[in-house]
Amino acid sequence: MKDSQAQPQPDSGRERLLRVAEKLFGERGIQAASIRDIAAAAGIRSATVYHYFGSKDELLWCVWERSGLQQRARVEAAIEDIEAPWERFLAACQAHVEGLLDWGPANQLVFIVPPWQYPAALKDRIVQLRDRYESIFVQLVDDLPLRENVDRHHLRLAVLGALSWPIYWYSKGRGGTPSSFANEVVDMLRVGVGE
Amino acid sequence: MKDSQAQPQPDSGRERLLRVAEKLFGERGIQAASIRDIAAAAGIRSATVYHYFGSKDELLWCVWERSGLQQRARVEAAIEDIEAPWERFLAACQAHVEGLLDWGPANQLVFIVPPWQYPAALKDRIVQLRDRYESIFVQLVDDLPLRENVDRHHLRLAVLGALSWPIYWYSKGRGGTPSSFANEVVDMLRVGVGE
DNA sequence: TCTTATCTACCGATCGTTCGGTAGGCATAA
DNA sequence: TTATGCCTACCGAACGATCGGTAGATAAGA
Repeated sequence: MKDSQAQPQPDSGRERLLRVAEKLFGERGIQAASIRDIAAAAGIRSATVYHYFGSKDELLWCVWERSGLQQRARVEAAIEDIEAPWERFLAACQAHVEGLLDWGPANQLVFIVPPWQYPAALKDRIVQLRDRYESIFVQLVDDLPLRENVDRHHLRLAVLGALSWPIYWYSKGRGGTPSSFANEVVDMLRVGVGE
Repeated sequence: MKDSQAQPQPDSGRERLLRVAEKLFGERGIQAASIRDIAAAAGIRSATVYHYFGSKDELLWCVWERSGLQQRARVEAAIEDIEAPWERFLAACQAHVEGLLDWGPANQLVFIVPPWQYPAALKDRIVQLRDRYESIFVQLVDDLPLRENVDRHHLRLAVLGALSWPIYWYSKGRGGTPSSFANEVVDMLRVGVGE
C-alpha cells in the first residue's frame, strides 16, 4: 500500500513525521491538527507517533524549534557578507519575508499563534526562541543611520509587522515577489512616501 | 442564585452570551473555547446555548459580525469630520489600533485567524466583512498626496500590517499608547526615517 | 537475544449537539 | 376567577465522534 521496494528516500520515521506535522500544524492550526491526522499523513498509526515523541506538545515544540532555528540561520546567512547598514537591514527583511512565505509552513506558527495562546508547557521556550530571532533585527535597526527622534524600537516593530502581514494576504504570482515587497517597504520607510 | 433584586443590567440571555463568547473566542481561540466553557462563563448550561444559536459556527459568526461592524463604525466615525487627507488617514489608523487593543477582544479574531483556517461555512461572509472594512483604507490611501512611484496598494498593506501587529506585542503602560504608536508609524512612513 | 519500529486494541475525557422535559409569564376563553 | 394553552428560558442526561495517550503483541534486524 503505502510503499514497497527499497526506498531511496531517507524519509522515514521521525524526520518524515516532523515534516508532515509542520505542514499540518501550519495549515490547520495546532489544535485542529490531531495526532491521528498527522500520523495518517505520514503513513503510520497514531500510536507510533508516541514512539518518537512523548506528547503532542513535544512534537509541536520540535517542529517549532526546528523551523525557528532555520529561519534564524537563513536570515543570518543573508546578511553575513554585507557591510552597509541599510543593505544589511534590507537583506534581513527580504530573508524574513521569504522565510515566512516560501520556506516551511511552520515559520508562520510564531506569527499566527498569539502569545497568550501558547501551550503553557512551551511558553517560555517559544518566547526565548522568538526573542533570539528578533534580536537580530534589534541589532540591525540599531546600526541604521537615522534622523533624530526616531524610535528605533517602534521602527523595528513596525517593519516586522508590515513584513509579517503578508502571510495573511500574499498569494503567489500577484503583486510581485516577497523579496520585492520587502524592498518596497524598506524603501518607503527610509525616504518616506509623502510629497 | 446569580442575582436577586431588580437588576439594572440588561445583561441576560443572548446578549450576555455574545459578550462572553467574544471574550473566550479571543482569549483561547475558536476551537479551544468550548460551548460548555462559554455557557459556564455566562452562568448557564451548554444546552441553553442552543436555545439562542443553532450551532457553534452561528454563535461565532454573530460574534464576528458584531465586532466587525463595530470596528468599521468606529473607524468611520473617527474620520467623518476631518478633511485633510493625511489627517483623515491618521485618524483612521489610530482608530484601527485602538479598536484592536482597547475594544472588544473579538476585533482581534480577524487578525489572529489566518484566512485558510476560517470555518468553511463562514468563509465567504468573513472575507466579505473584512473586505468591507479594508475598503475604507483603500479609499483613504487613494486620497493621499504621494511621491510618484509609490505603490498605494502595498502602502496600505504595509500600514495595516504594522498597525495590526501590536496585538502580538503591545502591553498597556509600556512604550506609549496605541494611538501614539499609530501616529508614529504614519509619521515615519510619511517623511521617512533615513538621514 | 535485545532493540527498534510498528501494529491492534483500547482508555478516559471532552467535544458539539440533541432530546425530553420543566418552571413561570402571559393571553385568551369559559 | 379559573382553566387552558402557548411562549421563552432553561436544565439534566445522554448521543456518537474524536481527542491525546497507553498497553501489549509482533516482526525484523543486529
